[in-house]
Amino acid sequence: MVEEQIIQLLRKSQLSVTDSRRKILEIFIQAGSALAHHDVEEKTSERYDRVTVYRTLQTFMEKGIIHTIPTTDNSIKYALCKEDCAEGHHHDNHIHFVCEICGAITCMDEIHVPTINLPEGYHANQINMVVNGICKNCKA
Amino acid sequence: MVEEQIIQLLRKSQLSVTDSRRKILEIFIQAGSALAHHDVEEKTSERYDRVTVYRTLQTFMEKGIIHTIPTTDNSIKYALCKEDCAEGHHHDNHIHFVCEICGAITCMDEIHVPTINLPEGYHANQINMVVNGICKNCKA
DNA sequence: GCCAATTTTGCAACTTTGTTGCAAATGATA
DNA sequence: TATCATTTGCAACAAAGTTGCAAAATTGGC
Repeated sequence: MVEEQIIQLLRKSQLSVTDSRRKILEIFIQAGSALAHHDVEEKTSERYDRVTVYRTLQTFMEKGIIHTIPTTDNSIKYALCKEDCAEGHHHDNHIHFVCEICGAITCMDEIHVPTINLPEGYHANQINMVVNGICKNCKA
Repeated sequence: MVEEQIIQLLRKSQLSVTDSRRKILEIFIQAGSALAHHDVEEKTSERYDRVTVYRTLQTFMEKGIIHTIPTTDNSIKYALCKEDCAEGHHHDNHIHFVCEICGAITCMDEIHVPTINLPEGYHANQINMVVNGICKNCKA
């Protein structure tokens, strides 16, 4: 059951289980794709304060439950991390796909980011790859 | 002479040559790396209004003079486009390098983005690749 | 160089987005 | 269930970005 998984995840991250945290995690799981702060706020505004949403997303970031995705329009999008995302250190070296039609952002875990040869003297720590295009559902 | 180049570029983009546009282009040329709106504002605040900077950057975007770079901290960075950037359609398929120490963002034109195989049904239009690490100048 | 038409700028006012401090409410633990 | 620590909501604020409109600057023809 989903509700149980959510509680497990919060416990594992050493976070107390509160209504807002449960609800926000649920929203991410149901959404399936990445969400902006605004999206989360919209879906919870009747219940939780704006500030609570900000703080909850921040906490989830710190605990490695969600990560941000750099998009070309530079709006901050958050997505659930995978199993092996540890606190502080993310394994989100996968490709993010942004659909130009429906706007959905998908994490393509199956495709890993190719290695590249940087010029002399440069050292890479993290590589982000964002692909814009048309997704499976929107293809006519 | 740089001043001449700037005027040429504005003319080519069918923009009237105004003080603020000249000055802002000059700032980008001198900077060499990508700049946030804030950076531009700082360097011009004595002369030009905040709103003018916003509108100028917007105009430059539309005309393909500058493009945005998706960064991991999701702050909007603007950088000069290369020769072959046409109005509306950017050829900025190069790698952007963000130095974690000095913060400078460099466009690595010499390295082109590798092609990747997307899952069935997905179609890529634009690929953005942002590499975070340590740059030549900051390497101890 | 000057004049009229158009474009651009600055100002003011506003909306949206994000932050901080503090008291009240909630959750964890014994 | 009582206590302590954490989390929440509120208020107030700071920063980022937008819009309408009148004044100023730019362009192109004369």
